[in-house]
Amino acid sequence: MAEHKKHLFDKDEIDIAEVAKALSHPARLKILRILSQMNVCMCGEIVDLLPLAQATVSQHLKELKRVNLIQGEIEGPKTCYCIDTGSIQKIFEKFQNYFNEINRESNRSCKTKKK
Amino acid sequence: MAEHKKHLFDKDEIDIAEVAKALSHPARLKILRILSQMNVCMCGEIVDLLPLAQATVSQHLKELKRVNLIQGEIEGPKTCYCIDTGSIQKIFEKFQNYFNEINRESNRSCKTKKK
DNA sequence: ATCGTTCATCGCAAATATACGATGAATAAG
DNA sequence: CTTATTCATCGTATATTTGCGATGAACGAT
Repeated sequence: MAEHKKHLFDKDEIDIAEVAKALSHPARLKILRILSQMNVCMCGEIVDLLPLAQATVSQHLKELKRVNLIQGEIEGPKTCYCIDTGSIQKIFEKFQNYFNEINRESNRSCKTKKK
Repeated sequence: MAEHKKHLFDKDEIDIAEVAKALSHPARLKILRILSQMNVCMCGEIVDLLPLAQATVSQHLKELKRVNLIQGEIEGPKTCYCIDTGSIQKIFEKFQNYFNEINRESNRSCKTKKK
């Protein structure tokens, strides 16, 4: 009954939605900020800065990596994470295009110029 | 055990995450596109353009309205929806600032300039 | 007043997401 | 080889999201 129907939409919309989903949790937004300030960072350092358990942070990092917002590289027992600058640039451009598209200024209004 | 911890983060991050969540479903992205093309639109018209039931579309519209991406105005038995241009502008600026913040170009890399 | 149209909301089922303890893999250090 | 450290993954519990049928509220038309 609740079978999901996301696949019935345009690839463009599915792609943007995927990234938006990755950005839809404060912890992940904060992780990106942390990584942008530290250039490079171990998972443990991030855990220390968040009110979440290590397993949870690891999951969030995995999700960010999945949509290419960050890169991760195993270095022995540690894993080094960093922002994926190039990829973020491209992703932001997609968002920008989408916003421009839906926000063409025009005579739009709900009949009576509401509020 | 799985009690949510979103409230433990900064207001800024919570706000952006809320909007990102609203944009994290292809149906909602498509609804925004439809509204931007039609200027003004009844719920029924949107239902006809989506592979979803009326109740589901109504829910998506409610979510978009909640974060001020759209406005809705009841007109007798119908409801007239439209893009909230001003609000979207502000929302996009927040995204823009966030992206700029996390994407300051620098000597960032996972040690060995990966891939 | 009755009927048809339009849509929001309720109540439910299924799917996902969130969170974490426990475990184990990988390596560095001894 | 043993131990300690770092982290990914598994299993599980709970919360939230998604989707829809059913219902009812609000009107316009008759």
